[in-house]
Amino acid sequence: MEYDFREIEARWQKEWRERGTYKVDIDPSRPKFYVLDMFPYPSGAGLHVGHPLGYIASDIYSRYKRSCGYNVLHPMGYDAFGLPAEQYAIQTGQHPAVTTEHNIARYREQLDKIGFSYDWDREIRTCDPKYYKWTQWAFLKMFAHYYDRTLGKARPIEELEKHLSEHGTEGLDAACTTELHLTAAEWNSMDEAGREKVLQNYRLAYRADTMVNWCPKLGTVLANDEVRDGLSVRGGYPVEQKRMKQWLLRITAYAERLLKGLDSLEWSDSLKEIQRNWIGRSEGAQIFFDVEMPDGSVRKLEIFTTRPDTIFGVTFMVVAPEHEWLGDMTTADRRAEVTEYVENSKKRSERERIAETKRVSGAFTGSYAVNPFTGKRIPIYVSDYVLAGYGTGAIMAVPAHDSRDYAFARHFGLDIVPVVEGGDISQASYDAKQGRMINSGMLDGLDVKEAVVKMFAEVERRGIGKRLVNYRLRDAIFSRQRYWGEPFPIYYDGDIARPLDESELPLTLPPMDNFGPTEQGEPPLARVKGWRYELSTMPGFAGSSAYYLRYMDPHNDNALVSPEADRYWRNVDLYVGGIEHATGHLMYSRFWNMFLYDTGYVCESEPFLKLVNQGMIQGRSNFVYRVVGTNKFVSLGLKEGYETQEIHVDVNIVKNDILDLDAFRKWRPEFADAEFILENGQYVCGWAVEKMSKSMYNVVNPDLVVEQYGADTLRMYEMFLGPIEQSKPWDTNGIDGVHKFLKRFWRMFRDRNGEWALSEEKATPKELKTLHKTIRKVREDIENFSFNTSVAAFMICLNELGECHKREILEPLTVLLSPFAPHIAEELWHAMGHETSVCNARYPEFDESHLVENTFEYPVMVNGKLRFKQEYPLTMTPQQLQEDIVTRPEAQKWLEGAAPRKIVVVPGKIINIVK
RNA sequence: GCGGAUAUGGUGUAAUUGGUAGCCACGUCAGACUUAGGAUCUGAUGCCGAAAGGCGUGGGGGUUCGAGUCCCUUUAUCCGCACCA
Repeated sequence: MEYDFREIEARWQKEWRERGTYKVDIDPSRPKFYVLDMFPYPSGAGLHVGHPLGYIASDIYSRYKRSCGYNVLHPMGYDAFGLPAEQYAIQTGQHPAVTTEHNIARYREQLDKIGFSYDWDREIRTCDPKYYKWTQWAFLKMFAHYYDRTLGKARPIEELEKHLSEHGTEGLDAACTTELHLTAAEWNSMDEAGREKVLQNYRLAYRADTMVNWCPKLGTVLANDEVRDGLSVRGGYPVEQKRMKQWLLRITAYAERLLKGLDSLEWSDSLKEIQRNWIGRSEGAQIFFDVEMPDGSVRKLEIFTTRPDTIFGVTFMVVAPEHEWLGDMTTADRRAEVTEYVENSKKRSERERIAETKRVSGAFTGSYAVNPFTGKRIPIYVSDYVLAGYGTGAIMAVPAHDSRDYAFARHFGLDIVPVVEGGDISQASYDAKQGRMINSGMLDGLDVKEAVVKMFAEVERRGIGKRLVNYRLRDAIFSRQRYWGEPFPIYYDGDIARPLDESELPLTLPPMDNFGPTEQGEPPLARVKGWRYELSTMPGFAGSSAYYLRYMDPHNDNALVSPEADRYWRNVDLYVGGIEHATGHLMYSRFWNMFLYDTGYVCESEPFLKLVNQGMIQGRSNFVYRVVGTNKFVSLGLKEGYETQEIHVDVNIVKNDILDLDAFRKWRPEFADAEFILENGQYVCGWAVEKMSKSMYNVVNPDLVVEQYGADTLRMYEMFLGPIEQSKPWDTNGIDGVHKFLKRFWRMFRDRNGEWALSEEKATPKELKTLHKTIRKVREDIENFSFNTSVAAFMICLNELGECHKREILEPLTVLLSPFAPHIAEELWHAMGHETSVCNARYPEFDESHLVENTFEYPVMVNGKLRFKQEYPLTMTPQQLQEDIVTRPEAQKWLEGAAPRKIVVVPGKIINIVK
């Protein structure tokens, strides 16, 4: 009987579903293991060939862990809210709920064909009210908490109110938008609106008027991670800066913990580095400079610097165009120029601003500050090279030691005073943090490191500032002016935002059929009659921030996750997904989880212990070459003789770069009467690695591969392709090799006539050695996530076994293979007489005793070059080996009579004779 | 500019972590069995060379008895951040 993968796979997929083979429950008698995939956004294009790569890897690992005795939680669901469905709805009028439902059905069908071991009873969808009830719930909890920096954790907002009523802001160290100074009396005399305004300054989910990334084309604001190079990540539309009232999450409160927590995680160094950079911690000082205001008063202008040592070199100051005091600091004679400058910089898009970073621009405000150390009056400028969002939006400029300040000073003819030896300030600034201090009074003669320390102390002693840590991380903008997302459980009482009560959740998304913004530019929810709640909805990352917790207890209506389920499943042991979520989802999820940890709803502070980033799958395009002006196509190797035009050809009608000529003629009408110039009777196509997209005709649908080769072949081939973390083009050129392997494995259970032919004969030591070598290698490789080499190990195993039909070998081998090729393994497992699923079989252990060697064939090198081999017992000591090897005639030959200078022996590895 | 990664045959890749570079496949070539094969099996296949042998892991240098692996330097490609004070 032939290996009929279509029949086998369909039958077992049905059986698994009917028997509930992959259903899991809490089982305190077994250790848990949680394997999670990043759930997909169900797009209209269907599952592409890159998705399964990570899913297959995690499925192999899940099945392996399960076979090792773990109770494995391995769920799947859909990240179903989001922009594309809504954009599609605006274009076609189809309701996002309908298209999403349809796309999910398609995804499920595709996933099922690959034979994953998901427990589908735990499926979740972020757009399901039963699910997003808990997204809204978490938002309300964040709204009702603030962050106590002294305790380093979130606390109920009532405790803040109590503190304010008793002590004002005295002794309060809480994460906030701006530092407030209030007395208890002031707080107590405030009305509700006033108090709420104060509380919004502290709440972890808060509403504020801030500069946001506004994308006019999408009609919504975007978070920083959703913008790249001044364009929206989704769609690639221009993004501008705009001041708007928005909901935000105070993720910055957790900056330090998000940074520190990375150390305990088993993530790749590059991913940790991306998160570290995104958080962007820098140590420095906050220093106040006295400013002589045009109205005669003196104000203290706060700046942040990482180079307090260079303060003697400060010759001017710069504030951002958005700086609060800019208007007050501008003198009458300068007002026109400053106003024009601010207007111009506002008009420039983010993109232009990035493109013009080298161009120096700015304007003098007319005001002066005083350098607290030199006592000199220094001018204050405005320039957009200073960012409103970082630090205080104002800097002390040290042109001699900062290249941007240097360019600015050169442009405006300002003083440049060197304070660190080592550079030539007539040419460029000297930015390096090393050298001896000069022109710096009490710091003279110190080196930079010592000067920094001394200056911190001096600044604090004089009471003009203090040490401060600054972060690049910004609070996450949490509202989107869109329809297809979670509604905020918030209504307004005048300007006061009021939360719904928990018992009123979920606040369901009202049905509607027009998803564009209103004529007044309000979000689509403004069209809904009687909608008295917040008009914007939550962003995509809201629903994905705690989904891994919901899988633990997906049907619970009383809690996000019950304490029992939380304490059993704890957190994700292995998370597999793309690196593109480094600064988005993976950041928000950690924050969200830390908050739930602080508030006691979950028992682990980090959600994802080990994380593996599968590489992206690129497209591998194929080309044909049309002779210009004809309908003749010339094969790749012969095209040099012709003037040709390169045309993309559908990769699905090309195999191993050989074009299927008939399929090509049928592909498009204009090629129906195409002629070919062949080489060796074949048409060879050119190829290139490009982005996988419809327009390049290089999209490969996993369904087609399954149809042609079977799911087991697809699974093994995707693993065989190369290391899982590596990005690579999708290329089916080698898939035959893997398919052949499975056919060979199948035939080992059959005789020449295709009849069942398993033998009970004892295995030879050689066969046992091959088996146990393979077991050891495969186990090791799975643990290391090195699946490409484990597939190779299986192939080597069959090569070594040759013709072998022994149960003693094939039975453990079947179990060993089952995580990779579950269908064929299940079929053979049952054929061997087992009743229960192969995934419940104990994973084979290797037995060292079969692997022991008595002798070793030493490669003998002379001066590092292999000259001959010599077999010795492994029990021989290096001393004995050294003495014996020189007596060998081969050694004598290479030594040419001379005595060796030295002999290096590495037992079990090598003998090297130095002449 | 800063940070991270990668570079090995015609192709995808492997290398016990400093010990015979190229495992396992694809492709190619030769052969066997076949009415036939896009089936199956066997063998060869880094480069130069008739052979002996030599040369080979992006380039250059170093450490070592011995380097794909460690150090220095340089080039190319990819990714992240970027006027972050």
